[in-house]
Amino acid sequence: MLLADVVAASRAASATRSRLAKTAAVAEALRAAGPDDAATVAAYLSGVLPQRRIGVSWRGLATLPDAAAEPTATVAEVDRALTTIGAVSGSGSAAARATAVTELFSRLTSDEQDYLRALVTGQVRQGALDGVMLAAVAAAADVPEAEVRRAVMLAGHTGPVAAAALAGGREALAQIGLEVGRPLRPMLAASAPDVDAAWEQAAVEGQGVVVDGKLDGIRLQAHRDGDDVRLFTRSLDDITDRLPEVVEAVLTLPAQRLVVDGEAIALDGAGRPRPFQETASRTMSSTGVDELRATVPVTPYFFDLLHVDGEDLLDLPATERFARLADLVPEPWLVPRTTASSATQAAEFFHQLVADGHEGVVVKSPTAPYAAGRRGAGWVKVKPRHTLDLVVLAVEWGSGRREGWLSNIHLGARDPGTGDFVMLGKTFKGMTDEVLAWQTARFLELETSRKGHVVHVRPEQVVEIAFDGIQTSSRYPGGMALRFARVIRYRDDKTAAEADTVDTVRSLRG
DNA sequence: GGGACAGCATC
DNA sequence: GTCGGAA
DNA sequence: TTCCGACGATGCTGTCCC
Repeated sequence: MLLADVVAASRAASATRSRLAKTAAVAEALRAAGPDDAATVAAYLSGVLPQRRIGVSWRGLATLPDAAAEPTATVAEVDRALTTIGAVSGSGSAAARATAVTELFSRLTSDEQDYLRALVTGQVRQGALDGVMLAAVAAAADVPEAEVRRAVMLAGHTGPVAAAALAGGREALAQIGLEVGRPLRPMLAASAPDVDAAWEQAAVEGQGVVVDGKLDGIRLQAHRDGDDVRLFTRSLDDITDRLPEVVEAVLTLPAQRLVVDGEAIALDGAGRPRPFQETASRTMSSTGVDELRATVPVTPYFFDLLHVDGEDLLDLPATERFARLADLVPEPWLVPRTTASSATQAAEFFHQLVADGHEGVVVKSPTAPYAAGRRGAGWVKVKPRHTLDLVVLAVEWGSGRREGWLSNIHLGARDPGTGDFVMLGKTFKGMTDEVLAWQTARFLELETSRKGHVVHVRPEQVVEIAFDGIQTSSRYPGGMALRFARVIRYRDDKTAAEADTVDTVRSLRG
């Protein structure tokens, strides 16, 4: 198949807002691709590179060579070229990569160049990603979407499932099972503003809910096959070599083959959670692991059991999986957990866990099976919310659907000593289209200067901001930054002189 | 040897 | 990661 | 309900470059 055919399908998907029409356009391309190209085409049309990382992004594609006149490049050729580019390493690799990029892009037409650049930089915007692709695979192979979804969960990636479905239909999909050693997509949680709302979503008549502590670490899926242990992140990266103490822990469990799901987190000497940044630093570094594990050890906390000694547990009700987990994993490696027969009980557990320094809770339906890739009502997370009244210091012009609107706002806290404002971060979240329109007009009124896409404004507009916590920052002058900041509302009843101060923010850091 | 930068990952 | 819009 | 696309802060690695 030609890359131009993929570009055309992407165009067709972009051209309509109807999800069904997008699905049809993608499905047609899948059918046309044939078994050899299906996996690559499925990846491309869901905005993903099969190679995942190739060491080239926006900067490396800023200037492209002259385009070809006619489309000749095949999907397979492009895929091979990208694999080659991704494999280059060592001294001189930047130049070698640039040469290979130029060579590849010079064979593409202008439309193909634009598309491949967007694909490589993760900027494909066709209103169709993995969700539409699932439906498209089902349509193209004439198989039930639920079976595609399940196969993708178990295989971890859509491309190979698309290829299997097109080549062998339902029988081929049924061959895709849970394999110990191969990561599967982790189940995700929906979110709710408070425990009552979470209870409403997850509670089962007569059984209440299971409430888990939400630990502020990184997601961890552990596979054991005899003496071989593999550890995977939420995005299915293999991080086995980074966490030897977790490998050792898994090897002590009384089963030869198992798959467990949990969270890895660094604790301090008193057993309280360290700031997320410290867990992140430890779990993401792959050099000097031996010294690191001595100073910042990581503890696994498991909350689900997916497979044990030949038996898949995914479809069992949560309470049964959890009981089997508790039989297998010693208490120190189990996530804090309780059952609650009322929202009030669940709220008590929430407050206790937050007091212990944890991020919140995940409220779980006792009957829900393990279902990846969807944020259904089976699991619902709840975190405490903090708010501050801050002052807008500057605004950035938006892009995409926010083109022409002032979007991303720079947030500052008052410094009572100097009368200045100290920037604590930015946010573009929480604005309706109506608010976007209002703030565009408002900040153009307050404009003092412009630099690039940043509009600086007189620091007069107060905005109420919600956030999850304070992080230490080397980027911002106060040494602090807000985590997950979002707009609640603009406050016209407060002047900048009444905004919250850096001292208030500092006291929240704890 | 060490800082700057780009890319990619975590949340 | 959060959030709003849209199917 | 579900999916998509607006974009956030931070830390590590590999490479370049002085």
